[in-house]
Amino acid sequence: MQWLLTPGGCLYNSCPLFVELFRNTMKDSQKSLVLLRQIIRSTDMQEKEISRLIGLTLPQLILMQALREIGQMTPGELSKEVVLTQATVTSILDRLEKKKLILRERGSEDKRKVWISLTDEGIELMKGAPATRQELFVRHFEDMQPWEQSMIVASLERVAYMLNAQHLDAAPVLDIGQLDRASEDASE
Amino acid sequence: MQWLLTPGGCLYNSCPLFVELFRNTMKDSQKSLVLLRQIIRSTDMQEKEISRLIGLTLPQLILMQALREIGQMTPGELSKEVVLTQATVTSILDRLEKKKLILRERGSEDKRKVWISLTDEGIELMKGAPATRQELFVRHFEDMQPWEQSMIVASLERVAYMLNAQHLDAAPVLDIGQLDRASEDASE
DNA sequence: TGATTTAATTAGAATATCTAAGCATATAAC
DNA sequence: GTTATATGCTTAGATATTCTAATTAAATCA
Repeated sequence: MQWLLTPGGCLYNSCPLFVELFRNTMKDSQKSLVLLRQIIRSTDMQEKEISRLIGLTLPQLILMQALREIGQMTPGELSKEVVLTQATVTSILDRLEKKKLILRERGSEDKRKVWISLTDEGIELMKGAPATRQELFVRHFEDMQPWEQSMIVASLERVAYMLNAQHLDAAPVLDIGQLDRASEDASE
Repeated sequence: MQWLLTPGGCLYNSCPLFVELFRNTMKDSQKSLVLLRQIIRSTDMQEKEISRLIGLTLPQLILMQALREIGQMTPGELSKEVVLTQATVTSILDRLEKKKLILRERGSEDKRKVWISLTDEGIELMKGAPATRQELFVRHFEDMQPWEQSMIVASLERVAYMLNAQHLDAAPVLDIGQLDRASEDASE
């Protein structure tokens, strides 16, 4: 499979010729992939802007977000959540600890474990820009008709499921040789 | 705004209690945000796996993908496309050039510009896993009913629009041209 | 008890990422 | 035509990210 065109969000929105192409010649599956890229790119840009605003790097912000949203966690759980190795998480936590944004506490029950939580300072910091972003999204969202809201949730559920399903399907094919063969067919 | 809960994809799918919570007590806007996070996380994991398989780092893979999908570009265009500074792109390109995956050519018309393109070796490498992933998605997608496919495209368009709109001030700007200009400024 | 497993950290190295400064070319002003 | 300004890319220097492998400490198991 090949992309017909994969412009950034701006190009897609501003170029009438591309809009035409998009509407008429692309399959819905391809449209979905293009749109997903736009969505991810847009989110990425926003997160970078937020991290700049509150003076954290992007990985640091992501860890802070996870801690705020899920609550107290061990570095191991955190590393699974953000899809980084434990060693990487440890080094990012070191910097967040130095900034007094997180707290490390040895587990009392299982002394191998370390519980990470946000300090008051950390909670305060995270009250900043990110919430505003989400609020804006929510406001836009809630301006829509209920049927459209339901439609979007159903669609996102579908997409999320399909993306997860790819992990399942691909799992038995992690042998590189097989992957290569498959991609021979895949090209064009 | 606060998240009620933001579990990883697996937790959401496997924990009946959470499914219950999700269905009944969350607003659709919150559901959408949770689902978007799942989608982004899933995509991120997949990209990391792909980069590992073909022996590139994630930033390197992302540059290669952009070049494959859009074609010849200057470092400046590339940096806008992947939302990194030009200096960062230069340093990643250095490494890709050392691996003989990309080519640098001084512009003949405007000699300040440098045109980046994939070498044959680079094209060959990129025929690997990523296409397979997309194909899997497409296959799942095309198993659905046409009405459901259309619904998903419409929903993703909506979401993409709302995420872009966040770059604007609260002003309700429905003219797409203006939307674009504003989002250019927003990235600074 | 001794061996194995699990959780976190440390060590060491490559890469990524940014800002600021530098260099070469293009464009504009006069 | 020459000077000033702008543009496109690279370099320099600093910090942060990220990995694998080795280490330490605690729990588990046989």
